[in-house]
Amino acid sequence: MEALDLCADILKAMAQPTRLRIIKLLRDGEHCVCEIFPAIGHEQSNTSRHLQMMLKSGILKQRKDGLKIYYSLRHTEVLEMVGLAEQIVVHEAERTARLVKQKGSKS
Amino acid sequence: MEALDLCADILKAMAQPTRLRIIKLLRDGEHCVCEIFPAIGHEQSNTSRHLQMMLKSGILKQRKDGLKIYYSLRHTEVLEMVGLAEQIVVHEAERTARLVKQKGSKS
DNA sequence: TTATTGTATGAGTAAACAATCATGTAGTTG
DNA sequence: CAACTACATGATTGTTTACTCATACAATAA
Repeated sequence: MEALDLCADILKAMAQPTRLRIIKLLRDGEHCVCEIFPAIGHEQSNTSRHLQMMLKSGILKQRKDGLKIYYSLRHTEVLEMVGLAEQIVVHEAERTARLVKQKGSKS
Repeated sequence: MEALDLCADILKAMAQPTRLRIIKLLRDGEHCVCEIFPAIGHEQSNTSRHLQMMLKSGILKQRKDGLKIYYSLRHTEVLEMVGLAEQIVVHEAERTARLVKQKGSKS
């Protein structure tokens, strides 16, 4: 697999609202599935699939402890990337606001 | 639309090998579609769709000049994010290499 | 005007995705 | 052992994606 495809996989593993929510939850350290799925408001099975997906892409790691499986972020770069994406969103919001002001509102 | 969904849109706009190729092409400044699609080895229509997609997500901007339309990156953060994704890929490659060494190869 | 060039887009298709429900599995407790 | 808990996964479904081919549109040139 090419480096470009691997890069795309990393990005794809982050490019989904539910998964972004999970990533943000994991900012403060590891959490088990039974903590995560109520926190994000999705079914256990759905949450588990998202976690598996991010695990296989390499951005998460897991640690088993008895019945529970704790997931955590493997690379701090993931959080940096989310931060940059949020910056872009802010810039875009500012730009859109400027455009509306220039063109005038339609209400 | 929530900030989280907007973030996911930004990431999704980058999370595809062809689009990553385009983004890397645009590192050195603006290019028109007729330059981009031969460079990335895709059809003009397909290339145009990817460009439209990235334009609508806000990570690209366009400038018309006669018949040609020049696309360029709107936010430097996009390149920073690609750089971070590449770092993760390198870390993952190193980790996988270590695992193979530990477990021994199967050849 | 017509022809040409550069780009966008409708229609169609195969594949991937996200979600759900039901079920399976592994570890724990009684 | 059986019952329970935490998690993963098969089967299914509706939606989205990436791509192609053909065509439309817009600006320029003849």
